[in-house]
Amino acid sequence: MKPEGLVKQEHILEAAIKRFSHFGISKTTLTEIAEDLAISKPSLFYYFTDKNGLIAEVAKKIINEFLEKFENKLQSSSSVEAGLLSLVEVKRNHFKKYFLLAIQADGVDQLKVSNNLSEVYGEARKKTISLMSCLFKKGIEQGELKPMEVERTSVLIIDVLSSLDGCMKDKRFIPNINDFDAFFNKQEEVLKMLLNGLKSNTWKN
Amino acid sequence: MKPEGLVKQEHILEAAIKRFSHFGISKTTLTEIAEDLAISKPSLFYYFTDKNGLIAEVAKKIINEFLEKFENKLQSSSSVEAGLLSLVEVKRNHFKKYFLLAIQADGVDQLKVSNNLSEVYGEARKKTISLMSCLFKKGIEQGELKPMEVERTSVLIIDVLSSLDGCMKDKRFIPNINDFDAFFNKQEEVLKMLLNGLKSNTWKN
DNA sequence: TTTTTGACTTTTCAATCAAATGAGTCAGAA
DNA sequence: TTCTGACTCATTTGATTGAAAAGTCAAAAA
Repeated sequence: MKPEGLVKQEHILEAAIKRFSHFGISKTTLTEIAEDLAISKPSLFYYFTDKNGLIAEVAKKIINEFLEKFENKLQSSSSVEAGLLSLVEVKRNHFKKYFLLAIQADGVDQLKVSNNLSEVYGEARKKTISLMSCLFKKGIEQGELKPMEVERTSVLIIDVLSSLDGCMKDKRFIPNINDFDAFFNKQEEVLKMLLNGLKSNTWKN
Repeated sequence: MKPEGLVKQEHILEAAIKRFSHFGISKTTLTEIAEDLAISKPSLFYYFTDKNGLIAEVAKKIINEFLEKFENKLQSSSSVEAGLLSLVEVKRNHFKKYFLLAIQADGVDQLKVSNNLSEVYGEARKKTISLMSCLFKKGIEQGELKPMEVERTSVLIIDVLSSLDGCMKDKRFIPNINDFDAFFNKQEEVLKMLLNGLKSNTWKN
């Protein structure tokens, strides 16, 4: 595939993301995506092996966007607390932006989409853990936090946060953008509370 | 209904619980429950208004059992940490014992079962919050914890724990008793970490 | 040679309906 | 008061099918 091909592929991804995040994955057809781009449906198959392949690429794209934003915010964070809260902020915006697409909020069978996809999620998780671990390590070095197992702690916190994400999917009704805030506010609260126990300002060995 | 009637009702509840927790609510028929007890199906309707009524009573029964056990454990707890961990322990046993019945793990439509049922859950939640608040209050009085908003903190912690419960329901496969432990171990870890921030041993105003 | 498409086949899904199963009623027996 | 046989009604299940979507391919267009 030539360079122009990659541009086209990118256009397709964007069109797909628009539809997916607006109407959900299962409710958008390849024909619709093709029509949006004023091309024929078979063309899509030239750039992607099948619908699941397209979905997988979409997932990769928005996950990378998420990680990038988080990493950026993190760099401009002056404290561990600010860094942690930026994770919630980025998640909040991400969920609002991608709405239904908020991957798997829709009834998509993870495994069918691609064995690959679980890997993508796995990588994203690892990356997030690694970023948080770094944040903690720096916090410890600078005396903001007590010494502790940064990796283990990061995993735990990330698991708690994503289990709180899970609550959103319970909601029967169609997710309302405004309702998201309640969930993420709660996540902020939890983070602050957890952080409390990690801080060293009151800590004597 | 005479006193013997209540005994019989209790028998029915027990039979129902056996079936429900083994096969799930939607997979057990009233006929089966009646057969287990060697009575006729219409007899069930003498003691309960309908299947949903039966389900609601079952729910009440096991929720009360849960609260009782928690309250007992709590009384013999010597520290806030022991008290909190006893909550997880009781939950762990409860889930193992009632397996599929682990309320709503089965595909039961909450509202249909009875508007009443949501109230029952609401009451249980309130009660749990109240018990935990008490525990915290005592902990503060005895200098084990820093002063804080006990109610607010309890709500937050209970929400975190139950969102972690929620993860179990994601699991596609039939819940394996042994797998439960991983989930509850994680809950213990989280509790310990949260508790860290609440403790006063290192706290100066 | 790369990219695109019209015309095609195959798969998947939702609507329909009949049969079966389970929920729930009731008159009357114990 | 407690219980049941014989019933009705409602819901679920499975088979059928028609339509829509996914996916293929040979050949045209760039």
